[in-house]
Amino acid sequence: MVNDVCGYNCKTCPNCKISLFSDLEDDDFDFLNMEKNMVQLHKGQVLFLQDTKPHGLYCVKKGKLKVFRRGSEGKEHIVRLANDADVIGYRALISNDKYNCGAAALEETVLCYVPRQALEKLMERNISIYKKMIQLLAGDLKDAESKMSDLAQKPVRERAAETLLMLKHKYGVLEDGQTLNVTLSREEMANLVGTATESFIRILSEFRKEGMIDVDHKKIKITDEEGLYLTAHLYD
Amino acid sequence: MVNDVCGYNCKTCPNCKISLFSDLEDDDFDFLNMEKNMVQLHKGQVLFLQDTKPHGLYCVKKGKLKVFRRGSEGKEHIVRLANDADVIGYRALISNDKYNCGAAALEETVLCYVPRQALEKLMERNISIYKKMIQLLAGDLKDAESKMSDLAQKPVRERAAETLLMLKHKYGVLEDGQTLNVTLSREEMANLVGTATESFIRILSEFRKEGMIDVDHKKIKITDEEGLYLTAHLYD
DNA sequence: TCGAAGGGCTGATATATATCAGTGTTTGTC
DNA sequence: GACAAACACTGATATATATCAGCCCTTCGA
Repeated sequence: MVNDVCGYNCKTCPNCKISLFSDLEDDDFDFLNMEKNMVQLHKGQVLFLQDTKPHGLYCVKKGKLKVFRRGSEGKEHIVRLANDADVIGYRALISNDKYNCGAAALEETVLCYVPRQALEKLMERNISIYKKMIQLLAGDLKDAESKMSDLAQKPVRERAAETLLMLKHKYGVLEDGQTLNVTLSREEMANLVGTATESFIRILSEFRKEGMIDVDHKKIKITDEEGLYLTAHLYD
Repeated sequence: MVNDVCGYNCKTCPNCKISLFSDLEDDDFDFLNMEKNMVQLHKGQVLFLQDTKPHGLYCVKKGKLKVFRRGSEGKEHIVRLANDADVIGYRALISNDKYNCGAAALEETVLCYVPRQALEKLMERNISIYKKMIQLLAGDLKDAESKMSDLAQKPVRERAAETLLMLKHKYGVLEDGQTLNVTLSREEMANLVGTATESFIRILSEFRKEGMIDVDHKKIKITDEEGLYLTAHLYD
């Protein structure tokens, strides 16, 4: 845990404006600011582990994380990705449940940790937090149900195309307008698609040969977005 | 739509006590009672279709439903099942979104339809509805994420065993203590597991040969629950 | 600078699962 | 009760995907 010496202030934090705490009064922002803790994670570091108990929630200040579940054979499936301004670890907290997933940083990441008591106090006074939380949960649920039926029905090739498009949508692209603004290993991408690493690599090189992407080590350029959409069957 | 001639009253309805409207004042129950409509569905009838707009939510008074998504080839995947006292169709309503899934009755079913305006009015006055809704969403999200990673990682046989156990847990058993209290076609069960109908049938007869279940047409008896647990790898 | 370790990649092969085809059986309807 | 339609089931086969093995390349630390 890093103390609040970095100078980050909730009241001026742009992420707060669009996330759970968008409609707070100044007093409440001050309170939040007092109660929160900054957390810094290096690439690969774990934020929390599946099946442990939550004591607060995290707002992503800056960085990228993966939220994943581990199967009985230890293979991980990436359930969701997080970006600046996303809130994570709140599902288990409000259900008074253990974490159903673990979370780890994909790059250098800074988060705000909001302890349970502070959150509860804020919620007592701000019904807007309930409303926001409902919206977050509903969005996550929709995504999860869609992904679930894709896994049940679509072949790996379609899911792979969809995943590349999702990465572009979620994290955007570099200045060239094409290179995905996120670095994942092939294994992680496969875990996101829900397939074996080798299978994903093969499909990636199919896409390359078909001219839909360019690959330079971990940098992936989407050169034919339309083609990926068609491949993913996202129009029907 | 059936009018409220059936004599059902929200104030005395046991389902309301455990669902969204558990903590309402008498006045609000009267209001809900006035505003709600009863809906009756026969087996197979559709309650709402994927990609249409919601105008209210439904509480299951008595009956069973499936909530499903259709892939581009028209094959359906059953995302969730509903039972007495469950609330359905609320995710799209509160997100102001189209239905991400359709819903249809698995047997004779009676529901209460609560129009959007009525719900909004009740929510203005009862923060408890927000709290309940968060709990419902969080529960659905947890289930969806678990099912998602199962689909990505577990073989059909394990998922099939898990599905049988889920059915027992969700709908219970008949007086004999073994026969599942729900009637699904083999195709529907396969759509729940996320596999082809023939594959599911084969695995069902494996389970039968291995003495874990008895099958008499659509009646399925779980005779070795422990065995199914082991098969589903739910212990690790 | 070297060596080791990990990651990326490809080909060969195995395997799980889907698909196809055909038969018997149940269900529902007139 | 007879008929059609839907469903349940089984075997044969096709196919998608996973697994295994090996190699090359990069990276990183001693």
